[in-house]
Amino acid sequence: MTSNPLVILGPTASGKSDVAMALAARHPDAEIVAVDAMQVYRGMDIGTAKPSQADRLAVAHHCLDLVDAGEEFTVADYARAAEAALATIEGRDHRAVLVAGTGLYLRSVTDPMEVPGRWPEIRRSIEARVAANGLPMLHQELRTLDPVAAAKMEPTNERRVVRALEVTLGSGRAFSSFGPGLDTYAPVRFTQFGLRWPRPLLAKRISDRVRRMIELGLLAEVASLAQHPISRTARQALGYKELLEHLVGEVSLDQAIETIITRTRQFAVRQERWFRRDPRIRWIDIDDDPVATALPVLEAAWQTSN
RNA sequence: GGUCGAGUAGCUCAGUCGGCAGAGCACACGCCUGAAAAGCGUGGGGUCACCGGAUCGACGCCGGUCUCGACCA
Repeated sequence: MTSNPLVILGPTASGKSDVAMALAARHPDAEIVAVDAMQVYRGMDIGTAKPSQADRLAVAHHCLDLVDAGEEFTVADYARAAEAALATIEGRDHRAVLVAGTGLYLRSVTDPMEVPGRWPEIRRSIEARVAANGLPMLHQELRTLDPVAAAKMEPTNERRVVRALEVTLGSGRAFSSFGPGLDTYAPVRFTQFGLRWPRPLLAKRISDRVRRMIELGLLAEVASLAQHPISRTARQALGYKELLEHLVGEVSLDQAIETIITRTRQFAVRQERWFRRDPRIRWIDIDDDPVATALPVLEAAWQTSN
């Protein structure tokens, strides 16, 4: 029989990677799966706080460095990669420990998601119509074709309106007919733990970590990345986006660093808000040492939820 | 010491002729199905530096005080 995967999730800088490494150090059959939208890009190491080579030698890691920074990468790509990783791990009778910071990506693994396909020509024509007629008209059209989807999104959210129309027109099926939606939480075989910090303490850890990333050479990493094309998904990564702006002279380095810290803090809050809706997550409150606090809880789970 | 300018939300600043105090950012809260470290929405916030005066009514006008800045001495 295979053991249920464990999930360690939390906002950026919460210490989830350290906790996972500490857990894996005690269990030779543990393998780590990164659930992170930006660690999939090769060459983006410092700014994504990617696990070190030493850690990756000590414990098998999955779903890191999947594509070049010039390539597009999406949830659907991630879901496929993670499924393969889980199959590999369980095939050798090992146990997966997922380290998750990207809520949507985690859902694509824990909850089987039917992600609709892509219809690039249809999307292009929809975008052209948005440019010509404005978004309200398109939202109106979605309301007649798929009232359920239209009701769930703000008419001003261009990205979602366009995508829903793309899928509805392209597939011939209502966008809302794909899957139960993200607001349903069925029981799953994954045992999920969330690391939760008081916000001021996490904010301090974030600013410390951003400054440390700069000291470790994040600017040089970004500069070298900038030698080649960077996909629109990769270039929006925190730290990279702002330093790219600095490199073309738009802002000073100090301003860029301050912006990175603020935006990373906001990102951490968004992560918290995403995860805290999920009733299946057990929360571990931390205000000092993540490993010391969380490891006993995870260790107990490791023993009992086999 | 003198002259001029500034003082309004946590920050940067609008505020017309005296008539219910505004924006951006920050912050809080919600949403999220092939961009998710992205995107969208909602909300709470004020001794208008202080004291006094004229006025039905003052952030605004008058007098004074304080603080900051520039210039002059």
